[in-house]
Amino acid sequence: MNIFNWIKYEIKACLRSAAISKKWPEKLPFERITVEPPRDASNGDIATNAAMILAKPIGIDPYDIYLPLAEGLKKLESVKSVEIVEPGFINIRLLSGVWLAQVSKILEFGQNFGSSRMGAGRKVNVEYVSANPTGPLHAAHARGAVFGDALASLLEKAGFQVVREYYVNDVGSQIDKMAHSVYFRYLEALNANSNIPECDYPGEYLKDLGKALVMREGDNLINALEQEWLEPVRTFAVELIMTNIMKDLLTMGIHMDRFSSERAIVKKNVISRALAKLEEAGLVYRGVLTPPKGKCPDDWEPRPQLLFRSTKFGDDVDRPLQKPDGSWTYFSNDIAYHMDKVERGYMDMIDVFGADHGGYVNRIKAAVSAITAGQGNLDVKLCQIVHMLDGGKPVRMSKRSGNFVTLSEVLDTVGPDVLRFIMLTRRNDQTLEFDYRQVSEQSRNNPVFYVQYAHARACSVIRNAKEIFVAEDLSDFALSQAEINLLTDHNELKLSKLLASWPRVVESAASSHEPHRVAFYLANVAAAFHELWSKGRENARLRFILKNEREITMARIALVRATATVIASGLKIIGVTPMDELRG
RNA sequence: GCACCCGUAGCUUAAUUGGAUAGAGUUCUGCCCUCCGAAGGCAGAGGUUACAGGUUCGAAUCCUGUCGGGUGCACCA
Repeated sequence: MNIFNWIKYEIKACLRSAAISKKWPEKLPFERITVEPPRDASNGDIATNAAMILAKPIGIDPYDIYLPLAEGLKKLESVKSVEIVEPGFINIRLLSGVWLAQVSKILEFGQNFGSSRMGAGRKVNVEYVSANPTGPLHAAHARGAVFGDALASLLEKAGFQVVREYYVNDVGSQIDKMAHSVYFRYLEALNANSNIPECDYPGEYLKDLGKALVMREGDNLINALEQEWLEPVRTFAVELIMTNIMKDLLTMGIHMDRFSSERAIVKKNVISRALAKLEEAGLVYRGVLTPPKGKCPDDWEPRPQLLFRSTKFGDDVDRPLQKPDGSWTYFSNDIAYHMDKVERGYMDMIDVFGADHGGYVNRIKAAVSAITAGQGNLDVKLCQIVHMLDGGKPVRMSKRSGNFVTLSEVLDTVGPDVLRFIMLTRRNDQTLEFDYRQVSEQSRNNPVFYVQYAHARACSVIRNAKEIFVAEDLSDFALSQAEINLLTDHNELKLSKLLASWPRVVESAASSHEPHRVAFYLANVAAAFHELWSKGRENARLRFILKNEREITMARIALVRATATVIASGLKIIGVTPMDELRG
């Protein structure tokens, strides 16, 4: 249960009855009321802005809102105190037993604690990775992949029905270029005279693809005409590259529910339906674009094209739907793809893009808005670039030579757990520094280690307790029955409150589409736990295990176990395996 | 030239979506192991939130402008 939601409900109930008895105006902005833990714990457990929000529309002093509210809240058994401070915050304290009871709940519900019904089973489509099948994933793809995957898990935890989707851009000139290169390498592998020019498409892996093609086709394609070999080579290469991409994703623990092929979308001719919708709304016309000022391409020529009126939705210019040869643009196919998502029942969509696609956001949002008559929601999350460092020095990445750092190389050096966690230690719209050396450090400034260490320590305590209390049942269920109210230390309460706020973290991170909050929350939990641990070093009375005091030990073990449970639950969203011990 | 994103301690950054005295790590200094994992903890210090206005009970957050950095700019994907 989310305690904050519950108190919010009670606050609104009090205010509604006060509104009637005191004849307050009818339409008050109750939706703007927040109920949250104050930043500074000395301000109590829970704070609300209700008095400040409502004072003006009612035309009274915040204090006159506080009075009936406090009167109502104080009737609740769990509420210890309610007070108002300048400039009108109402601070609420709950009996410590309320928070401690959450510790027992954690043990009762296990990893399900924190799961929310906020999403109410609403379908959400999360599209991420979507790297072109023209080569292996490289390090820069990792961020979007991890972000999207964690976001999907987070939304699931918050009660949404999520599908993880990869859009395969298996059509277009890039793909054909790649296929040409593969064919060139194929001829090279056979020592055949090449009458086609070497393509400038970079990458060593193309040689492997060429050889693999030899394995499969022998010299069957050696004298084929382009229109004969292009299709099979393209299909072969895309399949193989996608297999490798999926292998990397699997290593990272990413399992996509669906791979949507652009080629299939084109084939199904979804675009004609999408276009019909746009035309119906009067959003398609034939016109001539003006060249951008200050950066006019050399080969610019004014030509009439089929355009989408995206400016009507706040875009800078209207966007072309057709290429000069009459075929559809990438944008058109993407409109069709989003239409396809909508037709599959996803009115809520999230696209995870790299920052270099920022200029694309407005037009695709415009398109979604247009084809759903404003009913569909598309949130585009841009992931900023990752600077790869090695001991503070930038790792050079040359795209031109094709010598970029591949994702599988990174995974080999640091492993999937470290990679996943670090990718979420920054907001998605901030650039991120990824230092090979620092992320494998085992110290406080490595958040992955720090959180894992807390989990391992907690597990260690339980192991020790089992040895000392051999006859005792230390199962989660047994611990959930422990006399938890014996916990009275300040740090124990602080940790309990933090653990109790896990459901709130899940809900707020999910609704803002910000999975990094989970990583930061876990770092907080770890810090509170390490702090509590150290108290036992300074004062033996505060240690978790007191050999001759069964009752208090059970209560403390319960808290320790709850801590491990919440950490594990959070790590699961991030996609990191919790470690029971770190010793090698 | 235009658009989008960003600008927070020396460095890397967070801030409960508009809340209270802007929090962490790193670095430096000094403490805490007879003891459940010192791979930890505690304390000190560091800020005109790029700048200037505005909106209001209240702004790092929203609006306008300026400066600085990044990304993109018919037809590619």
